[in-house]
Amino acid sequence: MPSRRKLAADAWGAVLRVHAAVLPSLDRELRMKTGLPLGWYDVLLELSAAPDGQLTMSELGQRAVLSRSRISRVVDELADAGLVSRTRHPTDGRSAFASLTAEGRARFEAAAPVYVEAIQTHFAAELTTDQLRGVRDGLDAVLAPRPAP
Amino acid sequence: MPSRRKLAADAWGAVLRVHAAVLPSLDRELRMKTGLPLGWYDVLLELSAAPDGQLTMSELGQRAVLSRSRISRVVDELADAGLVSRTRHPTDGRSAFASLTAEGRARFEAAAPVYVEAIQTHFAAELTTDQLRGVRDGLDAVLAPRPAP
DNA sequence: AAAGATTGACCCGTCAATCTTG
DNA sequence: CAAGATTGACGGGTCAATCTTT
Repeated sequence: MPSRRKLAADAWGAVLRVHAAVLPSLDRELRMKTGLPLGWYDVLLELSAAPDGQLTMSELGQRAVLSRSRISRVVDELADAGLVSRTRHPTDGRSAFASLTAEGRARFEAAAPVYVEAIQTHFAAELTTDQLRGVRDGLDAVLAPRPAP
Repeated sequence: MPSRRKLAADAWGAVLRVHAAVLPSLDRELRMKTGLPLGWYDVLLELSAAPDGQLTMSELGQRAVLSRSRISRVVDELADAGLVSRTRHPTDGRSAFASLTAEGRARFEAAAPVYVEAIQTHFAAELTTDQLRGVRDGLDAVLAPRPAP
């Protein structure tokens, strides 16, 4: 029996089940306690990690989990809420920046510890540190670029 | 610096990224090669693992990754396609069975190796067996019931 | 023509409300 | 009224087409 195949299928199944179970509760808790949906948080996180708190849409699309088209819409929502502002690229008129406003940064910084705490509660509570490392390192390897052939 | 917190956040982030990256390619490949969308496959898998190839909707809802309401719709689609049939529960008129037809079982059995192969290609290719175990065991622990308080 | 970004149409999935039977 | 299941309305997400600028 090809046990490696079964192991791979079980591991993938675990990803599906954990994602399906954890994501909704995480999102609900984050909305309740901070008013930020998960998609907003994702964008704010990448912006606040960027120098000057601004990125082009393409850069956001590469860094965040969302697709580029979803990013456009989330940035619209964030702009309506006053948490980011859209600015033009100085030299390339096609490109558009999203940049964090002061309020956006404040909201993010207030939300960050709540988010981290929610991850602990809903995802990591029952795991040993070694188990967490195993999950992180294994999943990182899935997306690591293949060694050149 | 609370490195355990960062570790947990990184591990959860890895779950999000892997899910977002792998699910679409897996679904596309499965559709192309077998004509079955992932949701169909999920239901067929649980049915074919059940004795007599039949389960009530509630049982399906507990076992599969999808929600109960989604299950209703997927079973409708599967019934239209002739892969399952809806039958009544002999003693409880509220309950409804979904049961695998011969064609449904054949389609599933043809699809299963393709699915397993796709998991290998899109998810497990770069992972050592130990890494796969780390992912599976760690994620299983997330959903394990808490020890009674 | 190509790159950056946005928009429209559409699918997947859930929640809340509803229907039916016990 | 409670349990099983289905349906309607809606949000979140992506793809393909489009618009603008280079």
